[in-house]
Amino acid sequence: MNVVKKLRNFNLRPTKQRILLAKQILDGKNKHFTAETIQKEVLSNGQSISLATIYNCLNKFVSVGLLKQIDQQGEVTIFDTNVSHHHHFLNQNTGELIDIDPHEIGFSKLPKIPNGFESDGVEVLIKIKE
Amino acid sequence: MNVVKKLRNFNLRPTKQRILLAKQILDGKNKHFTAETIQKEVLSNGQSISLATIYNCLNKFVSVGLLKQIDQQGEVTIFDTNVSHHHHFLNQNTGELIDIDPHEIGFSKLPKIPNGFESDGVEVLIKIKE
DNA sequence: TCAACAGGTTAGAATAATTCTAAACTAGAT
DNA sequence: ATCTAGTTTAGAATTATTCTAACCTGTTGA
Repeated sequence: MNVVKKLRNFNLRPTKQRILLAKQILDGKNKHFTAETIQKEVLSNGQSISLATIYNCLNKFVSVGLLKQIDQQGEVTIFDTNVSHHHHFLNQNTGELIDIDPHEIGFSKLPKIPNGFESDGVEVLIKIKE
Repeated sequence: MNVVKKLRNFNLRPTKQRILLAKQILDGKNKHFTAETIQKEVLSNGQSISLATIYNCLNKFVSVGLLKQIDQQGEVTIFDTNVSHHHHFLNQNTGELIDIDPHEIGFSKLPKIPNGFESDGVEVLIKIKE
């Protein structure tokens, strides 16, 4: 499907910048990226776009479901006095974290760790809302 | 165990500020907090400490294992073209994320969702290193 | 086809979390 | 008591992101 149609499907006006970004993003190569990396790619293609526009567009894309944003627990660093291995509930209404004892979670299946790597911990985040 | 001893156990010089923070943090009440919330608490107790010191101390505490820092995938927002539900490997050497198909992970046990809440998604992060 | 306008783009300022700098201080060893 | 390496600090610097306000451009309906 062409990019313009895709944008229209999501009720987004297919402006020059959105088309540019959509092409860059939905080419099947980029899976994870940041606003900065996208801008670099665009610039290195000889085209230009402002960072503010990239943020506007990507946030818009996320809000309509064309993109996902990798979960971050807000933009501040959260410290935890519980230094043992454990998991968390994330109260989406307040941003509050609640500990989950590791014994409360069991796995029946886990993926193969990529070649050359070893596991360094599994963290589960269960998002909850009222 | 008193706080001074605890600091010494971790090879940290028990300075006035570290003792102040350790008391505040390790009183069994605070579980999750930020630099700002700790400063507010300290100030409201009539004592004072600079934010820079709080960051210095907390980071030090984390580096010796007295505290944990809740995982964030760096400080930049990462977008993902895969909008379907899935999990991630986090390559700790590079910060790179790799998708995990949700069928690759199965649970044999999950915790009870707190009363009054409903689940809004489970996210698994498997940290890997070379 | 085209005017009008709602919505989109932009440079640069603003904001906010965190780190850096470099000068002053202090715990602990001598 | 003195020295020194490690700490603390105010304020500057940095970095990611959002805001502002002026300008621009798709789209709609005449």
